[in-house]
Amino acid sequence: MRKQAHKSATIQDVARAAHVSTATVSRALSAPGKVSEATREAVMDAVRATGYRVNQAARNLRMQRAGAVLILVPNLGKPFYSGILAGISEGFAGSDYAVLITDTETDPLSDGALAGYFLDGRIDGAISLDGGLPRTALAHCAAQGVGDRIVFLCEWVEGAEFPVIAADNAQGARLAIRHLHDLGHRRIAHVTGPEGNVLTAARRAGMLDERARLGLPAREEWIIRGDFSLESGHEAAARILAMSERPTAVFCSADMVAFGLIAGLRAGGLDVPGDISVVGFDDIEMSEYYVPALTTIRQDRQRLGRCAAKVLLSRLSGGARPGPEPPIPVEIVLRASTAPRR
Amino acid sequence: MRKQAHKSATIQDVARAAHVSTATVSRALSAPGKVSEATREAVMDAVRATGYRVNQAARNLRMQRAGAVLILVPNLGKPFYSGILAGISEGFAGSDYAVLITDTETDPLSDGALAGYFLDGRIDGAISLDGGLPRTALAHCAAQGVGDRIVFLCEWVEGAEFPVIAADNAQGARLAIRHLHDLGHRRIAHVTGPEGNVLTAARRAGMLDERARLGLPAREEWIIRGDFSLESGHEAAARILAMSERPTAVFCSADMVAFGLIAGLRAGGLDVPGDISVVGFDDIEMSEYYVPALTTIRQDRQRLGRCAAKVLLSRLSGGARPGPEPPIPVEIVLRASTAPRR
DNA sequence: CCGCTTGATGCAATCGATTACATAATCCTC
DNA sequence: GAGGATTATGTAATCGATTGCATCAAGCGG
Repeated sequence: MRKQAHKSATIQDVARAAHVSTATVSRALSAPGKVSEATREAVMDAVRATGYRVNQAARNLRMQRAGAVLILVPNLGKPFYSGILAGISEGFAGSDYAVLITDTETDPLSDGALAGYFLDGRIDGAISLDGGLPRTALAHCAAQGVGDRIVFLCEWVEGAEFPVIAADNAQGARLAIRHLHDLGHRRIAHVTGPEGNVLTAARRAGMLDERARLGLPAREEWIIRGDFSLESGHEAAARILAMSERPTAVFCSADMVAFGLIAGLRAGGLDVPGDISVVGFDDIEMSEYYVPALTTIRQDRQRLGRCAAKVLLSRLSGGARPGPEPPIPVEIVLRASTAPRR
Repeated sequence: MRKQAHKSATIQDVARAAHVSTATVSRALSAPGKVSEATREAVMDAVRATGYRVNQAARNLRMQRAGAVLILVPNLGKPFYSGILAGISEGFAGSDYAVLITDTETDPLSDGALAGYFLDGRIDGAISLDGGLPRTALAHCAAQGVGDRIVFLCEWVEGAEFPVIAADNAQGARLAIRHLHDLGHRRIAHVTGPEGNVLTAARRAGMLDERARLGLPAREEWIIRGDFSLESGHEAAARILAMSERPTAVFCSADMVAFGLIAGLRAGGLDVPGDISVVGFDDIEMSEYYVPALTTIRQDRQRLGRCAAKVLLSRLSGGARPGPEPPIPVEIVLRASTAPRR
């Protein structure tokens, strides 16, 4: 008895076994209401007996769909994305869409590539976590008439007309500032994200907004340009250490920035939170185990992912096109990196 | 001129435009040698004129393939995997396989699920980064005759007969111990990975091997059980702090463990590397920016990924089945977490 | 000039599903 | 009990590509 590639059962085999036509088998499986009780059972028995599973390639061809969606992730390595992806895959579980993931940093899409995926019949829709997609790539998609099968998640491209699912970034920033203010801090610095990024803008705006509302002092040098990376946090620490009028608290645009910052401040002889309080943004897994455990703004990443999946699915099924999605609420998680001002 | 879903050109359209049959078009595209120069050009012109792109669903149906491979990742959130995935996707670039990624932690495969993907015609092959796949799932695949289309990467399932691409873990451990020995350390501890994991076994074996070879002292309590996590490193620190005869250096089974360990040792009043040297394993991005920057064993993750892709592709194309893949070499990266023994 | 090889192309079957349309059987209603 | 509605099922076309086989023309040796 040699091992060999099992040629799996087709709908024909089932039809033969159940003594019905393939049409009936198809109906029994996808529209059980349309066949009689008796045949349905006969078909189901035959399905079990043959071990039949519908061939997706055939089904997709006939139904003129690809049966897949593409997720565009700027950098798979960032731990931030894992929860999002989990949420997305949860959102698509049960649907018969396969989830393809691509890293737009390690292999950037050429201009027509995204539209090409649609055209090749490889994907039915896409979710982009990358707000830096070339406008030309999006224009190609629009030109092919698939513009309504793309949604943005977390980030987005300014001025483009795609639906966006995102956390309430500005509110997160406000919560951070308010918390620091409550602890008695007045001189608060902010390490931003990369210039041109929509999240950078939203978080900075929320920060400036709340700072003004609370009547806190503002100094130009307290807004430090970063790029969401560990490294930029580390550099920011050096800048802060060199300031004549140091802030007593720092709100970072990402947890990774906060880690780099804390490491840098410590190396420079400052204690966190003793000398300086630090707040992050995202609440990635590591934040809880960092020393000191990081006070940060949590976005419900799983929910963001699920929500994006839901929106895309409804668009793919041609369902109603509801208005813009409301932002996903954020919350502040209090841990050990913030303390009352001494 | 309303925007509308472009019904894209089919091979029929091209055939019509080039005044040839569809068979000729197909041949002109996939076996250019089989058509005359003149027709080939006519076809190419027609392709350009119509904007034709081959429909993958149709092609896959006819060719009895899925056109996709599945990557099983234990936990997408671990930064370690990003470079691997980049390498994999690089390895498949140019082939016409789509790369599906799934997280076996956030949505574990039920027993028949993996085999089911094959059976449904969803995938042609799989790369597993998860050494903890249920044996039953693999057995199902073998029973379906698709056992030879699965390769393991980094981790593997002991006793199973699938090809494995992995770094030279034992050698990495040896390098770590040798380095510490060169610095004058004699009392060297090791924080292991989770019990039952193949990487744990390989790294521990290399460590024990080299320690014996160098004639270093061995104490039972210097082998500390961990699980590759920050947390377990932190716990290991507590154990070390409580020892009557403390090691002067620690080799950790993963960088994350080293971070947790260093944080814990510091909190306990020990300086790294002043009082104790620490070596990690993996060289994740963060290691370079940690304070102190971590001395660690680097695996070429990109290369591991590319290599796995190559091996799977060759198996899918029915190519020669070469012997077992040699381990991918590792190297030690010297940074600031190790210093000569005082 | 015949017969055979070689090269280029077309015809039509095929992959495995879905579904419009046709048909047959059953049930109601007046 | 005839006609119409309803339900259950089968027939066959269809999705868009690939490819075995047939066909036809040109080339060539003897």
